[in-house]
Amino acid sequence: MPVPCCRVVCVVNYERIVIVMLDPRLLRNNIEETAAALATRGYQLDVDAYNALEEKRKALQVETQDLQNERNTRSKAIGMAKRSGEDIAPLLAQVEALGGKLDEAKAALEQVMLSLNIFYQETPNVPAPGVPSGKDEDDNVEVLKWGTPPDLGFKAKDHVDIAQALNKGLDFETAAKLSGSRFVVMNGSIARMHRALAQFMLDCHTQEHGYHEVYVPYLVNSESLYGTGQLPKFGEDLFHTKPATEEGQGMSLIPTAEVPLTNIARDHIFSSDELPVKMTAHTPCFRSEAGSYGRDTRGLIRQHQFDKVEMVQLVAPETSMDALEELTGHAEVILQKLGLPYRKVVLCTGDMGFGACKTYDLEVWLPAQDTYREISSCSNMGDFQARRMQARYKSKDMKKPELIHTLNGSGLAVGRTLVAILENYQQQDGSVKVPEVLVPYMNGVTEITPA
RNA sequence: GGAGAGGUGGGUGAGUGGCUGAAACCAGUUCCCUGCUAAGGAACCGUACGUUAAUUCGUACCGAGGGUUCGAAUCCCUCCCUCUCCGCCA
Repeated sequence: MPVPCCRVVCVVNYERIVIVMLDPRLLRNNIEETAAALATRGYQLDVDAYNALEEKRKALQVETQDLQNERNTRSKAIGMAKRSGEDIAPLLAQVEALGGKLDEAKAALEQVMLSLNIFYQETPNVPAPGVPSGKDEDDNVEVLKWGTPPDLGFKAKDHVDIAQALNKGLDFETAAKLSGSRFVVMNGSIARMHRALAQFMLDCHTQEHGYHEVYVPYLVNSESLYGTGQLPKFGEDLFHTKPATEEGQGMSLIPTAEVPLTNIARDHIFSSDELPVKMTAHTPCFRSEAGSYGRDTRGLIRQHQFDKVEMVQLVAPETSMDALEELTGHAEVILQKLGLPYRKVVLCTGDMGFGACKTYDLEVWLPAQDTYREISSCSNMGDFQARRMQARYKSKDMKKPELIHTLNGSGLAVGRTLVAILENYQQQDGSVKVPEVLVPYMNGVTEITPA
């Protein structure tokens, strides 16, 4: 695995050499408990190996710092002697061997730090208490169901067929010509509804839920991807641009607006009265879908490029679990306003994302698939991302800055919302009703019909 | 793309080899004084890691990396970024 140029810099900066993900103190002081917690999500932490490395690290760091201290002291003495006109030759002779010893110690320390780094790089976040233990999505726990799947009274068509009949509203063939599989060209009223959905969601979050609207870059640098946890482990899920230079790291297309939005907090210390920060943005998302060959090949469900309205919150640690409930609720409101039946599940330990400590998925009812499909995922990342980003806050009565907590959630995935509307609002004659809240965004159109 | 300038603490901005983790000013915090306000005075005021009874001590950090040196914010090399002017362009 390539070492990230942005973080691993040189031996002298011990603290920057480690890409910290978990609180190092969790591993140093509570490693048994941490290992047990991680085991519930299927991650085996090699406790003995870690402890051995950590011990080495400590010894070497102390040794290195002692040597540096000696060098500094002696160099200072030389300066003073020189100033007062004394002969400094004997003093120089004394420090002769010091440099070599220091270099050795530094090199050894660097090696240990790099090994230690692997532990941090590959260790996922610790699940929050109360998150159900489980292996995969089958062990997720349903929290609630909202709405009732519509009784269409005829055999449901899927969104591909519906849109095809609506003046080629979704044109996958042309998209394949332009780009390849997993892309779409939208036409006419369908394209319009797609745009309307994003506008509606943004308006709702900004006007009713108190989010600050943000426009962000769609290409980001590798630091940002490390910050939110896509790198170093999940680089193959992303589209990368070519490096500008052989050594340089090219920019990457964002897989979600979570990356630019959350990284706004990177290397920043908020004052406590600035929190919580609530941001929303509508962006395209680009995903390589490596490893999902053959899955959801039909239709709009799994695309290399899709639009999403994202919500991100930056909050004080003690409020993050409440914030997760709130944020998930904001996503639910969109589904409710659109009249789309959904269910809410809490992900089990084994199904959660790498950086999350608790996640709710919202799954919308899709008549053609006769099942619920994910349309939003809302996660509390705890301090996991904040630690990597060095995103902190400080109040007047706090001695030191502390890490903030970060949360993100889709509110919602626009393409999948379009799918859900097409399928849930389809009528026997092939037309599709426009959900009431969307009508103003569709220039008053209440129904999409074949021309 | 061409030509220049520059990157120092929350901000402005000194600092060209040693006693500079860094002047000064502004902002901020605490206190004093003046019956409010305004003005004035004093102190404090970076982050990380290690260490400690301790805000005790140590180390590192002046865009990033490397080099020279006993010693680098300061000298050398490479890279990144920002700004200005010209050209081009949505």
